[in-house]
Amino acid sequence: MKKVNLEELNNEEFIYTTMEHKKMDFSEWYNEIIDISGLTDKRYPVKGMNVWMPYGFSLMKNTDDMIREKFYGDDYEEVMFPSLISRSMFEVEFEHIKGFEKELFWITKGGRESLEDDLAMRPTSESAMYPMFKLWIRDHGDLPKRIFQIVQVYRYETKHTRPFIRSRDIHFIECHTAHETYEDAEMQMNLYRREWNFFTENLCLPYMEVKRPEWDKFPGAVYTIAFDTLMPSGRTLQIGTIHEYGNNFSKNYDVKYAKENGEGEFVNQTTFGMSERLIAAIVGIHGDDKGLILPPAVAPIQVIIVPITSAEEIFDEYIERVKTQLIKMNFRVRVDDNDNYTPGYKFNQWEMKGVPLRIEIGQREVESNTVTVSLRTRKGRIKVSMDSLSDVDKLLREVEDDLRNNARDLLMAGIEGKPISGQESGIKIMILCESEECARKVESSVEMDMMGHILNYGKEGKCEVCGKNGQSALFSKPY
RNA sequence: GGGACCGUGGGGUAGCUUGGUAUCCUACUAGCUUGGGGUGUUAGUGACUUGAGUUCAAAUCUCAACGGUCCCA
Repeated sequence: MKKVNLEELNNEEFIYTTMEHKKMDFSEWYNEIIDISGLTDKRYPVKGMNVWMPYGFSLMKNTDDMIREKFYGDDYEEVMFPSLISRSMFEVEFEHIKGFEKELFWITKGGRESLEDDLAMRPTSESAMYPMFKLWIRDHGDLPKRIFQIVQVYRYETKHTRPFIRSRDIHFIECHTAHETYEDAEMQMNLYRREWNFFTENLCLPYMEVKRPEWDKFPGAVYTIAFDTLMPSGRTLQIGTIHEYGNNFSKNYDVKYAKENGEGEFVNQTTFGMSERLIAAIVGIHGDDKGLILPPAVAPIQVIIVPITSAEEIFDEYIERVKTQLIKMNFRVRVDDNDNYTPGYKFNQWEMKGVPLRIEIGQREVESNTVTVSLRTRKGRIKVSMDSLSDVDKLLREVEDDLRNNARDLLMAGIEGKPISGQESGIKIMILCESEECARKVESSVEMDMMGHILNYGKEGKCEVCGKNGQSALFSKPY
């Protein structure tokens, strides 16, 4: 920890009282809130690996389930591959392998014996899956092949690890597809984009679709589209990627199908990857100085009921009625009936944990046949009559709207070059052509990385460096 | 890849310069009290990251490992 001496205390930089903590020091706020809200325990003694605590696990699981349900609806099949990959599977001479070789964890021993064929922990699953694709795919009747899995992947990060943002044991959601033609694969890419939009609507996260430049695409891909969002620190966070592989991988892993005329042809492939970084974005973008604010779609607890009781006054029956009704409406509800704490303490506690809606029930409510509701994103309270408890649904949608609007304001401020968190905007957008030379020139002058051309907020125009035709490009400091 | 700083009960810290007695807050346990925005009170449990070195004596000095935080490429 940084030691603060008296001289520094006089410096206004160190006076937190008048400034919001989150804006003042995002990193510190982020680390602290993850800890005290019970998402993870980062005291686990292996670098870059944290324990998912029940509350955090529930949040991730709800997110997984939301994604899983969508994928099932869109006719993907869920699978689970082994987490180890043999050295021989990696001995394919291919840029994809080179792209990952520096971040592999290797298992070299079994018990006390050295292994003859070392095993790698998967950093992603192309090299695990595609040798199997070769066995599974025989003719055009086997296509399209569309699978996904939700697993942990492992990357030997040497740099600074941070919970959810850069860890070595990553909760990963990956789709892999194989198609007859490149056009079919392109249609799959468009489907991914619609699915991504659905996921982020539920999580209330805005994003930019950014086509990564040639030199920064996924190793082995024809092209990569990343979904970048903006954190309040001014840095961008890549929270999803889709890749068009064409037949780059199938050529290397020899995945062929027989066409109707019997001729052998390499399949065209795509992938879609997301990870626990979704949680990082939820925490970082939606949270405030009181703590987390969780999107209702995935919040472990959507409605917390706080009884206002005393020794003489107990309203168990009334509370039970409210709870039962809400559960019947499929809400995730919990009653905080711990009597070691005062209501005020509980209000703060559940706000810190980001529960979107709170219901208070005490003498007044029982007498007037109502409940008192407050929204995590608003000040004040409202009365809702017992007959209209179904309004809870509308109120949760209000919270979603608030989250979307606030998050969108943050991103738009960045896009328009307005200050973020009181500091200069962390991103820069300008019109640029496709050339690496022009991008590098801008990179060194603005001291940011060229993330790629923006597809969803993009404008056409003349390259601001060389004057050729170009379109909006994103420069930022990425996590 | 390069650099800086840090490691003390579960969490946050004082003590380190000048080697000897480990401070406070919070959390936790038990009780009473209180209960519509972090109740009050009494008692209690609990710590010097690890290893090596210097020394009569190390939280304090030296070295290393591990872990954490930040900055720059």
